[in-house]
Amino acid sequence: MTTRKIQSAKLRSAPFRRTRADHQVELTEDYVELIAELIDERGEARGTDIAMRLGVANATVAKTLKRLTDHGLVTQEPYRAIFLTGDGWKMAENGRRKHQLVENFLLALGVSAETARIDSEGIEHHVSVETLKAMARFMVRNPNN
Amino acid sequence: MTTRKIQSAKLRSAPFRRTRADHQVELTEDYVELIAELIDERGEARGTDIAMRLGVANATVAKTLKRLTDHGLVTQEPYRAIFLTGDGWKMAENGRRKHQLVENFLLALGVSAETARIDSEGIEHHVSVETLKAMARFMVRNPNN
DNA sequence: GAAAAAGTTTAGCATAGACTAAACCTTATG
DNA sequence: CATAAGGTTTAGTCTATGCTAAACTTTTTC
Repeated sequence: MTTRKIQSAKLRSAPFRRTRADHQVELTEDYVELIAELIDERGEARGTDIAMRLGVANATVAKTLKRLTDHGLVTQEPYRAIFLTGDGWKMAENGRRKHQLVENFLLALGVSAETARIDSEGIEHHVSVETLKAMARFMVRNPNN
Repeated sequence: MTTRKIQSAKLRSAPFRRTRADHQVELTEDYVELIAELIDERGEARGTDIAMRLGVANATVAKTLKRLTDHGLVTQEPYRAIFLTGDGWKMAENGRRKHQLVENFLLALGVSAETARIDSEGIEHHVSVETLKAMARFMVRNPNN
């Protein structure tokens, strides 16, 4: 009885724990995606560009990049541009694929481009593979919109 | 030229700033929603129940509740149950409505109940009114599934 | 009704993410 | 090529969210 109650609570707490763990990962994904984008767009990623795009102070970016470097996603030399490691590229590509899919799905749903852009940024990190597949199916069935 | 670049960066940073602002609000919404649920289910909300459901330590809940009290969403007396203020109820109802809509939408999309439950918890906080409306329209068009 | 169990609070600590200010390199300009 | 401008890093601070351990209050049980 007590055991069942505890287990039930544990099961019900799963989505929340998932949400909290996501937060740890979210910013990291945003950073590597953005770095990948900057490298593609202009050949290199600099701290200032990241700070501007994220709407955040330079110092914040520097601190976060140090963490990403510790976690093996990024490499940097002092006062030089920032690069992604193999793992960093993997995460970035994965994120970009998900992001694109969610954004296109929202457009197919009939949402404005502006809203699709903003909402997909937030939703991207909370969508399971199963839901991504369902979104892809929907787009196959509704190629117009 | 410089101005245009800065403005463009500001525009592009909007989704990220939105995501960060959401984070501040997310946990708060989760708490008030859960408190509302507990009150409905069993007449009162206690710290331990919240801690179990969220998968978090008692002390963490106590600390967060103090913040929610400071922010005028919750009232509590030492060693007594927790109540929502008018603002707290408003936020909880709003959250529950959004949550329900997103979960039902995912089900209508063809996602499993388990995944719909988990993903809706994460997505709920990142969906704009426009997207919610689009989801509602979709469900009207696809009442089956 | 006293002792044990359960629940709640407080204290102290850690990490992540944000900031400003100041120091420090690099690049651009005159 | 010296200096000014701009980009980067470091130092120090703040808030939010977590934790454990210990103190304290309430409830339950015998």
